[in-house]
Amino acid sequence: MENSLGLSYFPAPNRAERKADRKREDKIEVSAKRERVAMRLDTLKVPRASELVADKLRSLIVNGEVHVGATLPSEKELVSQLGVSRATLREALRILESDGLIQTKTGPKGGIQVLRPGAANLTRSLSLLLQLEDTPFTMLLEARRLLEPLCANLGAERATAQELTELEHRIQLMREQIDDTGAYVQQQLAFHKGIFALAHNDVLRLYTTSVGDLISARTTQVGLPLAEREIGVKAAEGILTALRSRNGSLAARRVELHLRAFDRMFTINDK
Amino acid sequence: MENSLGLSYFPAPNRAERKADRKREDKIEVSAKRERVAMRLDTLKVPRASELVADKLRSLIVNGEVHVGATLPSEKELVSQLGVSRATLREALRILESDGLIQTKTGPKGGIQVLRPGAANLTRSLSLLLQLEDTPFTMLLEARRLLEPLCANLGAERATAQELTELEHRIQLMREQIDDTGAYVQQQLAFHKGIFALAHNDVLRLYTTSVGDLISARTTQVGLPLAEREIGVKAAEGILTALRSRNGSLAARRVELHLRAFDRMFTINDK
DNA sequence: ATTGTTATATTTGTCTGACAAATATACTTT
DNA sequence: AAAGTATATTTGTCAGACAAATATAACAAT
Repeated sequence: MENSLGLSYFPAPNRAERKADRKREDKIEVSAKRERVAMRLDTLKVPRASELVADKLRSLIVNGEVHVGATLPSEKELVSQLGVSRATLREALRILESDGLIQTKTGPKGGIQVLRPGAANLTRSLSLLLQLEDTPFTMLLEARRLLEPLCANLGAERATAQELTELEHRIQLMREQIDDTGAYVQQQLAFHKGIFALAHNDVLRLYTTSVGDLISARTTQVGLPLAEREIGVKAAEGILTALRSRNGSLAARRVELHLRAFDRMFTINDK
Repeated sequence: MENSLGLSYFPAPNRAERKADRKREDKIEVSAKRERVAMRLDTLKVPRASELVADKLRSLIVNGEVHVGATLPSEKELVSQLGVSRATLREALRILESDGLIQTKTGPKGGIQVLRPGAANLTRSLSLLLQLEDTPFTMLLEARRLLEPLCANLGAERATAQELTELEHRIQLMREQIDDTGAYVQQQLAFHKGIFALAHNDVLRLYTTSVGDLISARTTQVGLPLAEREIGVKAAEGILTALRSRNGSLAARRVELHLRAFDRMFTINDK
């Protein structure tokens, strides 16, 4: 497994070498200045070694050359193969960790594990942006009211029999755990995610999942009265019925009605 | 500006101190094992110093204690204020950079600048996820066909007069630069982004912007025939007219028709 | 036979000090 | 006035060291 990553011949350029092109270009500009040539060249940024390393490792992962679940060579080996210092490598690892691509553990059998990033990263990015812009929570609710009916509408055509039985199973679980608020909320979220997936569109699924997660995080704080939970189960049943009869517009309408009722809980307390 | 960041009293705990709780808990579990108590305690992760530093600085930014455009203290100062090594601090900085929150420059008047992250980060996350799952490009197109009409529909009600005149201005620019493919594509994207904003919903705007950017990146590669560009201008005019008459469903329909025609260019060549 | 103890090796986490590279500013030279 | 020079400041990179976490094995104890 020594050179299996194909990293051995990585040129390990120092900053001077990497910026050689820039310097040459500067010289040219200087000598040409006597003629005042008007030239428009956009500022080029010199990449850091840590970025290059991160890019290299990232491309290994996304191109499938190292599969999810595998453990990368130890930092020691990577350092010797890449020809960079450990500090630089570790900065690159923090970037990949931010991407949700890796995870590190100490000790033997530890090391750098390759992960399959899920919607969590997308959720984090979205959450950060919304926090920074002081986006009111009602916008998240509105977004869900707009997106989830879309999923249901398309899902009525596209849902497989298996997906429908899974939805039914989740409703059953909601019923069983209706007395445990925490467990119920979790099951309800799972049911919603089931709907998100029906459209068979990854982009839509990822988006709605992010929105759903953020709303759910707030929901567990607020709490959910028993009456609301009972209504929730009934609503879920109605939605499933509409999906089973392949009636997309009906399913969409029921989803929207359900969400609209659900959202009232927040809008009462919220500003 | 010495202690203005409120970082001075950061405890700078070493790993042993940070993990004290964990060790204590372990002991408890061990002594309880004689009774084989079934207990479910989720694995607690020990945060790294770099993560704590990143969290601290991030919260300073999102809470508005340091405003966008400001320059953080130099690494040297931060190191002394936070009580961590430079290596640790720099790992934290790479995380914040991944979040799109900061940017660094060398030299005097350089340093760590606070940025306002835009949709770019969201786009990066989405792009990474889609690449990893080998999501076909057609799903991106479909997602846009679903989301953009939504924006137009809501936008017909919510658009301000100023937004509508801006849209008109962008159509004018499209007309003027119809011979320059690159410039035209850029203007068209700007027009679309104008529509995304009409719904006055940040979540929807960020989502559609990400999808639009990813599609646009591909479009510039493929190229756009002149005939298509002329049709594009006409379509944009029709959409604006519908928006002006506050006819949401008409605007949505026109957007969808436009996109459907546009998407055919890809689906012919694509598998 | 299970449990506890100790030793050991491996891997990541952190710190320190040093030098190189980029760059704004002041100063000098032409 | 323009170009070159010196200098100071800040980030970028490297090397080496030690600490902490942890899997494994060997051994002792009950």
